[in-house]
Amino acid sequence: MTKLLTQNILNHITLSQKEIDSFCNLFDQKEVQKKHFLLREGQICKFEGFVTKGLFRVYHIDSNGFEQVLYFAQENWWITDIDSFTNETPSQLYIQALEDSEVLLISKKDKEFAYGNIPKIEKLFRIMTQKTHISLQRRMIDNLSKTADQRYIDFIEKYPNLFQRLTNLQIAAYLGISHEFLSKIRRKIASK
Amino acid sequence: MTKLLTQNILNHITLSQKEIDSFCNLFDQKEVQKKHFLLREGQICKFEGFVTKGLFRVYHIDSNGFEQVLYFAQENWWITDIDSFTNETPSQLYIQALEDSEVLLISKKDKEFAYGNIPKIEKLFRIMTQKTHISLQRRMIDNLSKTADQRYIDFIEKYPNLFQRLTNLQIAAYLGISHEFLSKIRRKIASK
DNA sequence: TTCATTTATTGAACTTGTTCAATGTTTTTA
DNA sequence: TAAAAACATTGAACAAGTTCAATAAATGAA
Repeated sequence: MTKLLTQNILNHITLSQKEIDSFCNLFDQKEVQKKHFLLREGQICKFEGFVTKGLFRVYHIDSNGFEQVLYFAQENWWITDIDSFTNETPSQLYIQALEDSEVLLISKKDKEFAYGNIPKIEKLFRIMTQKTHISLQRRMIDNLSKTADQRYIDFIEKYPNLFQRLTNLQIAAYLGISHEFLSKIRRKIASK
Repeated sequence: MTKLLTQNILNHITLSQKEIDSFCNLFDQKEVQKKHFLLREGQICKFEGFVTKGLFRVYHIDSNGFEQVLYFAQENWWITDIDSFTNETPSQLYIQALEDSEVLLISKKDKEFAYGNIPKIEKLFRIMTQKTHISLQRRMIDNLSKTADQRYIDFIEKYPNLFQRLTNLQIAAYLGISHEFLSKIRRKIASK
C-alpha cells in the first residue's frame, strides 16, 4: 500500500527501513470517488496527501466564477494547499478527484511529529518544496513570456500522460484561457 | 554587518547565539554597483544571497528579447536562482542591482556544511522555501485570474515601498504587460 | 549646466483572447 | 438503450493588450 510512497521518498533522500516504516505509518489511506472533494474553499487544509491512484485537480474560483487550475496531481504526486496547511488559514482552493482515486494522508500533527523524530524528514520536505517551487517558477516565466498556443504545445509535450486523461476544459483552466479559445488553437494546430 | 540577517533568521526559527554566529560566519559581504550583475544567463548560480542594502531584480529574457521579472529583492530579502543553484545547471536568469547594493553571500558548499552541522538550518530553509512558494502560488493564481489593471493596483497596495523605487518599465515587466499599456492603465486610474 | 540617455505618454492599427449563442458530439446514468 | 448531462466546436462581435512611431519629460554624466 505504501510501496509507491516509499519509492517516492527514496528518490529524494536515503532512509533506513525502520525510518521509512515509522514515517509511512503516519499516513492514512483514503478513497475519493470521481467528482468528490478532498478540500473546498473556506476549509482549513488539514492534510498533506500522496496520490497512489487516480487524478486530482487543485483549483481556484475567482470573483467572476471562473476556474483556474493551479496544478493536477496524478499517481506519485503530492497534494495539499500548502498555504492553508502551513498557516492554518481558510483555503482559497478546491481539491477534487477527476477519477476514482486513492490518497495517503498525513495530518499536520503527525508531520510535525516526523519533523521532530526523524531528522531527515525535514530534509525531505525541504527538497520537495524546492522542487515544486522550481517548477512553479518555470511555469510563471512561461506564463509571462509565451503565447497560449505555445503553452498548449508545451503542456502536451511535458505531460503527454495528463493530456490523455484531461478534458480540454481542464487544460484550458490550467493554461489560463477560455475553452473556446483552446478549441480554436487546436483547430489551427491540426490544420498545419 | 549581519544584524539584519540574524533578525531575519530569528523571524523563522530559534537558534542559540553560537549557532547564529557559526551560520553567519559562512557569509561573505559583497557590494554590487547599480546596473551590475550578480548573475547572468548561462552561468551556474553559485550563491544564495541576503540583501542588506539596495534593490535587485531577478529577470528572464525570452526568445523575442522581452524581459520578464520573476521578483524584486530589496533589503531583508533573499536572492538566488534556486533552479540553477540546486541543480547546478546553467541559469536562465539575470540578477541585476537596480541601486547601489550590498548582499551577504553563502556558497553551496558552505550551505551544505550548515545543513550537516546546524540541524535547524534545514528547518530554516524548509520554512523559507515554503513561504516563497506560497507567495508565488498566490501570484500565479492572480496572473491567471486578474486583469492587468487589477494586478497593477494590487502591486501598489502590496509593495508600496517597491513601487516608489521602481520605474514603470520594471513594474510592467513584473506584471507581464508592455510599458505602453501600463502607461494607459495609469492614465485610466488617474482620471477616475 | 548642457547634452545624451533613459523613461513615460500618446494615438492608431493590429493581434490575441473573450463572450455569447447556437450546434454537434461524447459520456454518463437511469 | 434512450435521455440527460457534460464536453467540444464554430462564428461573430467585442475587449484586452501589443506594436510601432512620434514626442515629451526626467535623469545622469561630463
